[in-house]
This record gives sequence, structure tokens and C-alpha cells, in this order.
Amino acid sequence: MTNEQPASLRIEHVPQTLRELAVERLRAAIMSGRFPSGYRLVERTLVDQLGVSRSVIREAIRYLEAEGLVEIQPRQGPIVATLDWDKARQIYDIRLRLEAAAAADCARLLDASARADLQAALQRLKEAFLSDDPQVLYDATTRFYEVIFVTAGHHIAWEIVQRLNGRISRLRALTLASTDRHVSGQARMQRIAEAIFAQDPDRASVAVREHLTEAAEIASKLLHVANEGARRTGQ
Amino acid sequence: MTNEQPASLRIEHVPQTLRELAVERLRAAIMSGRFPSGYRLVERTLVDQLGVSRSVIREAIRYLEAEGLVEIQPRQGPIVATLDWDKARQIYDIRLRLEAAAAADCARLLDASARADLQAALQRLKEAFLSDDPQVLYDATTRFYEVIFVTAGHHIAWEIVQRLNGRISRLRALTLASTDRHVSGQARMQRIAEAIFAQDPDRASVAVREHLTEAAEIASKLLHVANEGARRTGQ
DNA sequence: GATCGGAAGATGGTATACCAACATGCCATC
DNA sequence: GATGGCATGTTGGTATACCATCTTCCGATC
Repeated sequence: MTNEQPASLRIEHVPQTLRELAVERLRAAIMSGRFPSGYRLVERTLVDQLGVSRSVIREAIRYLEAEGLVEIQPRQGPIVATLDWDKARQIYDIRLRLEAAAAADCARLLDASARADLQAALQRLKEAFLSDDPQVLYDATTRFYEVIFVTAGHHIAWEIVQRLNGRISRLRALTLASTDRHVSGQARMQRIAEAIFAQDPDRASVAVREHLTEAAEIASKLLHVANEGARRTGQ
Repeated sequence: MTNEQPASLRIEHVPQTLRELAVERLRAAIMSGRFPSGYRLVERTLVDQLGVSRSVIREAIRYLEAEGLVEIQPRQGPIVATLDWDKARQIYDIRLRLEAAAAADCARLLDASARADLQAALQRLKEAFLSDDPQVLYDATTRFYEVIFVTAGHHIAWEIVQRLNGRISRLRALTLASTDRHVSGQARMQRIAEAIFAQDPDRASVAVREHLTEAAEIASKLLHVANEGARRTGQ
């Protein structure tokens, strides 16, 4: 006799290791801007701050390094990855292609259950637009896209997009907070959802494309303004 | 007086760490099929095999985990990531979109220097098709695409594609070795290069699309055949 | 003889100490 | 004031110890 159990009875023991927790904390600290771009991640300092051993910190940094959130400077150790407009442009371009593809396939594959999920995510997004908390808007946006990608069956693309989003998190926060975006962003999201509900892949794809093109333009302006500011104050 | 020297005198100290070496060795072992899919990567065994300490092995595994080449099974340790057709299909789809975009932008941005690089890569590819060594063909193909991505300025997309290629390396090796591919693959590569040389983005994009669609179809057949075989012998 | 339970080994996870190499900045010396 | 050298800090690398969990197996118990 084996120990096999029906899946429903299976004990879902999630052994969240210290390493995983450390990765999440560090990623959150970087994405929230607490560790700014270029910030040096000194291992023994992080040991004190997170209260875990060096092994854990080092392994977590290796993971974030592969994610692209952290860069290793030879003989200097890890720093928070820097972002210039050229990199950001590339990332927006990749996102555009992957998200447009996901929206199209999502529109094709939409069933009743997915329709309900998307409806819920859209509702939550609308409420988030009224909220003051940028984190709420950020989370609701993420959830909205997650439904689209998962419905489309594009799980790997979703992983990639999430990873890319981590690298432009500061920019994303800025664009989400941008005032024009509050009005036009909501309208564009609505259009994406409508096209998907109408099961019109082409229209969904185009809507995503317009949405992201606009986001990239806003990001470009914001990044250049930020760089100008840094140049003035820095030098 | 500063210590700056002319670049030519600069000591190019590449501080290849043990960890980086370990990552390369492990990746090569996985991609070559020496560590097959699902193979358990037992830390203390790897310590003996690579002759480095456990810390190095563990950090290397973290990196490969983030790359998607290694999966961690809770309380069982790392195994070589498995690949089913659904994942492979997604990967081919992402590659298709990123490579089509790169080929189009490459065609737009082609200058004399890039033209020479591409010509050289194509020449090497043609020679590789005559070679018996699959590794030579694999490397030449990689180089061909690298020129396209770099010329297009799609560095981040190239990173992503390389990483994805790592995850389907066995499949890629199979498709590259496939006999029909020897004839049609060469012709399709030629068509991609011609479209780029003609600076015709749309044609380049379509050529890549056809090429990868065919590759995915071959991969699908091979994977299903392999699975059938495994099912017959395994059960 | 079947089943339960515990011992032993294997493995992953964590913590800590130590050393070498290298960069940086300060300070004494000239 | 410039130079050289030293102290310090940081990283990379290694070894080792300890613990928790899982597997396996063996024996005791029913």
C-alpha cells in the first residue's frame, strides 16, 4: 500500500525557507525604492538588517542577480541594478509584445470562469483608481494582468513580465501615479477588458499596444526629467 | 597624477569566480543532457564532482534556479527542470515574438559594420550545416541570432531568449539534428538573412516566424515521440 | 505474519569562523 | 606636498557544526 492520497486531501505544506523570505524582502525593498538604484548591498549589513545568516543572504543575492534586479560589480559586491532609458525602452517593448499576445489569446480562450475572474479584477482595479494608496493600484494592476496571462495559458511569459516589471518598478510606480494616467489609464484598461469580453483578439491586442505605448512615453518623460534633476543636483 | 593607463595596457583581470565556473559547468552538463531532465542534483555529490565547497554549489544552484534550468522540490532538493509540451510551446511562442521583432529592427538598423557581422555569421552557419558536429551547428546558430539581436539593440530580449533556449536545449539539439531541417533550415536561415540584407523589416519578421513555426512543429513531433517511447518503456 | 514505531542514515537548511585577495582611505615619512 | 605603506572594510571562498526532515529498514508488538 502506498501513501498516495487524493489531491484534495493532500497537506499543502509550504516550507517557506528563510532564503525565499529573504528574496522577497530584498525584492520588496528594491522595488519600493528603499534600496535605490546603485545602492550597495553589503552582505554583512544585510545579515544584521534581516537577522539571517550570510549563507542565506548570499544565496538570495544570487537569485536576484539572475533575476536582473541586482548586479555584481567585480570585487565590489552586489548593487541594485541601474536603469537607463535604453534598457527601459527595451523592457517596455518586450512587455508590449508579450502582453499583446497574452491579451489576444486570452480573448480567444475566454470561458465563463475566466470571464468572472477578469470582471472581478477589473472591478478591483476601478476601486483602486479611487484609492490614495499607490500600492493598492499597483497590486490591482498586477492582478488584472495576471488573469489575462493565466487565462491565455502564457505562464512563462507572465513570469518573464513579472521579472521585467521588477526591473522597472520605480518607473511603473511613477507612471501609475502620474495624473493624466489616472484618467486615461483607467479608460485604456477598460478598453482592454471590453475587447477581451467581446472575444476580439485583434482589438484586445491593439488596446494593450496603445496602453503600453502611452505608458512608455510617460516613463520616458519621467525618466528624462529625473535624470535632468539628478544631473543638476549631482554635478 | 592618476593611475589611469591607456586601454591597451590595462590588465584585463577577469575574476572568474568559482561560482561562475560552477554555474557554467552545471549549465553545460544540463544542456548537454549529461544531467537529464528530472535528475537529482545532490549537493554533496556535486561537491565531490566539481571539487568545490558546498557554498559554491548552493549559490550556483540558486542562480540556475532563477534561470529556470533547475527546480527545487521542497525537502528533496534541486532537480533538473522538466519540460512538457505545454511549456515548450509557450517558449517557442515567446521566442517567435522576440526574434521576429529583433529581425525587423535589425533590418531597420542595419549598417555596414552589422552587415559584415551578419555576413560572417551566415557564412559560418553555412559551413556548420556541412559539419558533423552538432555543437558547431548549435554555436553557429546562436551566433547568427546574437548578431541579429545585438544589431537590433535588443540586448535584454537576447538575454531572455538565451535563457529560454537553455530550457529547451535538448529539444533544440533534436530539431537542429533533424534531417529535413538540414535542408529547409538552411534555406530559411538564408531567407531571414536576405530579408535583413534587403532592409525589409516585414519580410524578415515573416521569415523568422515561418522558421520558428516549423521548428516548433518538429519539436512537437519529437517531444511526443519521445514521450511515447518513455511511456512504453517506463510503464 | 502484518503493523506500528523507532533507530540510523541521507539530505537540505542554517549558522559561524576563518583565510586570502583586493580596494580604499588615512597617516607617517620623506 | 607627494609618496609609500598600513589599517580597515568588503568580498570570495572554504570548512565545519548543528538541526530538522525525510527515507529506509529493522525489530518489537499485536
